[in-house]
Amino acid sequence: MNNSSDFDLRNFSPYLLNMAAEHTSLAFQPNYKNRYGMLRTEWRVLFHVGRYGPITAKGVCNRARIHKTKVSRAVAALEQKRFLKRKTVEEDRRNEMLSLTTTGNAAFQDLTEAAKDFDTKLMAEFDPEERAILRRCLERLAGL
Amino acid sequence: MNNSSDFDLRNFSPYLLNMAAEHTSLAFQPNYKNRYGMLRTEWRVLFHVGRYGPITAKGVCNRARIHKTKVSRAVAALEQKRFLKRKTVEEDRRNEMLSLTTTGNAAFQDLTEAAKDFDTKLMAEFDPEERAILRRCLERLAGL
DNA sequence: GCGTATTAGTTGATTTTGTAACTAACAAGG
DNA sequence: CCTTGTTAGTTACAAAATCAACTAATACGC
Repeated sequence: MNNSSDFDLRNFSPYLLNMAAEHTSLAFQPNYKNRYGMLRTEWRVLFHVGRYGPITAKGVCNRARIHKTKVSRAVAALEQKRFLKRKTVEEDRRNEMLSLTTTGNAAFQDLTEAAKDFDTKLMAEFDPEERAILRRCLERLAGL
Repeated sequence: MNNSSDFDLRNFSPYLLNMAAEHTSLAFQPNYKNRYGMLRTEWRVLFHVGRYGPITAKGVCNRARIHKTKVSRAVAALEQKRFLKRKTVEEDRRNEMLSLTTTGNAAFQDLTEAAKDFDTKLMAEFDPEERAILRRCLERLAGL
């Protein structure tokens, strides 16, 4: 047993993952923040509604693993900015179907394109096997 | 050009990284939270002071890449909980050298041990080449 | 020396998140 | 129907993060 002087935080995955997540997220942030005035959660919700909608807020919660209060607020913000609209389901009035407006869809297409490009550039540093392994590991670590 | 219907957030590294970071960080959280009443930032500062101290708050900022206001508040909290002490540098009274108290050092040793174990278990799912690639990729993505 | 710029660190105001309690709508058993 | 339980979503309040302004100490140019 040693006195932990050989252990560095770079050996600690949660820390490394946080650094990598923070660094890459920050680099992408200008796309939704500067151009559409969105917060990270809003961009994520917009994406899910665009990609899988019409969908309920609960559906977004499950798919995106975001807490319902965060989704609720993001939906309200996106609605106010006219990116998204709701429609109560008449068969079960507790549910609200979320879908994008024309504006919202344009933003979604644009940001999705930006995200693709961003990821392609990020991953260009690694070769295909590395990319495959990285992704497999991350999905496993994320509990997916 | 397609209409982005093939793009999933699992193809988007910042998102995957965030999920993995959040999932693993949350799993480790009980160690410092339940047993020592620390916040994540506090644990990270404690670690840096224990591992690289005596060190200034600025030094912690640079090493850990945490903003100085967060470090300042974490240091104040750790000091109040008697995990850490400060000593003004007489040659330049703007600097304060941070070091751990006996209690702080015990917590540091304990948590470092827990972190090692935690990481070992996490990484046990992957084979050595995968681990090496994962780490290399993460360091690169983190901008280290 | 003296005014100006820098640097370390703190504090306060605003924003964002997290926790828990809440409302509204429905389901199911009696 | 009517109580009890459950689910979708919101809101209120507390905890935390962020940003900007601030203090105190030092350096630097003249």
